[in-house]
Amino acid sequence: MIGHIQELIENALEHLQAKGEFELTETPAITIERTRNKSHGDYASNVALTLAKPLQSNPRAIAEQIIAELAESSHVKKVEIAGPGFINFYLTDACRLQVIKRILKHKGDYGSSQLGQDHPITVEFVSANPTGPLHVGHGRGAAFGSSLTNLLKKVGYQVHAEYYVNDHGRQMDILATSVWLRYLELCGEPITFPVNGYKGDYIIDIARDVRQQYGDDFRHQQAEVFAQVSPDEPAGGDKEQHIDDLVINAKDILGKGYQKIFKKALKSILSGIEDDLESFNVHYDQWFSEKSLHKSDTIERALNKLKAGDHLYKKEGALWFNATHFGDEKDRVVMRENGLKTYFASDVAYLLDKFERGFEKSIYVFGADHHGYIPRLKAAAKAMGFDADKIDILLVQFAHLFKGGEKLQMSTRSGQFVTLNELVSEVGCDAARFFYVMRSHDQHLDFDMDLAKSQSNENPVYYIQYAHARICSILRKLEEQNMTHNIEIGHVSIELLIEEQEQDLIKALSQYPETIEKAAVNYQVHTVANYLRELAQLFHSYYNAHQVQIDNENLRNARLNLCLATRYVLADGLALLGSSAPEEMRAEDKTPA
RNA sequence: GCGCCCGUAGCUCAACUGGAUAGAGCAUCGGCCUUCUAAGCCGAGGGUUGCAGGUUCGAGUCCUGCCGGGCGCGCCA
Repeated sequence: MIGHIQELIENALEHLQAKGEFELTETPAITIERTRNKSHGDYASNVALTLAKPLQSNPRAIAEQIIAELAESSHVKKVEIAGPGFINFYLTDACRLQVIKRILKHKGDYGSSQLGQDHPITVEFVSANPTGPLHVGHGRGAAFGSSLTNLLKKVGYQVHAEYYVNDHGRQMDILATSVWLRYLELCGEPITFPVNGYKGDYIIDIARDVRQQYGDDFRHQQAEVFAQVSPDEPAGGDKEQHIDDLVINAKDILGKGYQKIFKKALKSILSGIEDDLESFNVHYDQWFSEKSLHKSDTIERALNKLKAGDHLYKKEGALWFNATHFGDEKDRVVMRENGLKTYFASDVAYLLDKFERGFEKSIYVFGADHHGYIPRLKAAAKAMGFDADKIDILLVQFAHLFKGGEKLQMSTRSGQFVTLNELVSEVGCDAARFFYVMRSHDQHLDFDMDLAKSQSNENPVYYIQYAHARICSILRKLEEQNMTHNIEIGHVSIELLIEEQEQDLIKALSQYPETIEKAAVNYQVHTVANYLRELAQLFHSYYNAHQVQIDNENLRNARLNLCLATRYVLADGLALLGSSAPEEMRAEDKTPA
């Protein structure tokens, strides 16, 4: 429709130019917008305002000239000048009403578009280190990334969702060593657990599994384990050095056994993460292993690419990337003095890999604490000769959990945190997914667990789901009233929908596709949540004002069509956000499981 | 100190990327269940958009400077 109005205006401008009434050196960009206010019609254009300057004329006068030249359109009922010079378009009723037919025809596909033209893009999100279970801090990235993926698919992109698994490097060694030390404790060795080890109970669980499978195979004397190890922090030493020494000993003493523990720990934690995300309704196309970058030659090739452009140099034994040359605030080490490649080197290789796979766009979803990564990743892209605009890095701000009015404090290392799984089992997947994305991702979020759990009108998720369930209930109970729903009768009677609430609802339904497109293109998932709440609100108002199950067959079927259309959109929107659309919400369900 | 993000009703947040009278939900107050689910609806009050300038037909939105909050600034991941 926007395109249609645009065309009308463009043609009018051409005529005016041809007549010599307008002297324009270039054709202006014509923007058509939905009006915010009903009294301003359905669509509005500010073209007269933007032309005021180049034409040296009064915007209202320009608007009048344009309107005089507008061609007749079967979709447009009325055109008006308003305010400082806006041109307001009023659509015909037939035009407004046809959206219902369209929705009933396309069902869940209504709102889909070919905007993305099947271009391949990748969205990477969560990518938490597999050193422990996901906690609520990861939840927002998961919910946002997953919903964004759904949205981009909906508008026609070929989206590849990826989780980058850091299955390589120091943190993983610390993890494996932590498991081994817990294992030794289970064997009865007197171990003083390192300050920097992973302390969560899940480590002990893994250690127990290791012991169950391998018995005492990996048992060694406490003295041997701690031989030559520098003191830990409580003993006046350096905690980093202490844990690194322990890792060295672990590898040394265990030999091949070390890999067995390592793999067991990784597998256990990773499958836990996969399960948690699965039950959070988050799905990936690929779990991308960092280790695979090392096994293949990708890291070498990435570094060679930087080297070929003369962007690497040696300093103090380390190999540096001159990121400052590409706008970063400092240069970055890619290979340490000890010969080990840094995490950043892997990042560059992963980036190279993404470019080589030909993605039109690579979207990263990072926690806000990683914002320092933006310049260095873009720098790496540029240095390797790629278009840095093809990577979009989105920052998701922190979510603060509130329970009983108190803010929950948590620290990762100590192992004291609320896991994502705990959150989901407490408030439910639907509420958790919705709450995480109902605010703009670049805003801090207060996550009120009591509210998310509450089955009341305060809870926006239930509010929307209830609207859906109410529609299902109407449709379900038709039979009890000896009534039927005939879609065709509804279609031909559609002009009977003249109530204000019906008009408002229809208008909102017609806005779904553009809402989805805007949300997808601008990466603004929360606007979908807002839209759904508005749509639900309009339906609830309608429901309270007018009866659907009525004897008048024509009007009843028209209203049923409207209800059904609303149902499809609510269900589809909720699905995009990762929440379900229950057909029933009974009071009996109120008691929490 | 430098860099990035954010400041909108008492609280939590919107505002279609510069448009018309800044909107919702909670909370507060007043109404609506012999009618399709009251997990609902209808109504009322509540604002110098942190402050001060600037850009233009027009600013919550863009630019500058302050004030306040969050995060980041390792040969860590």
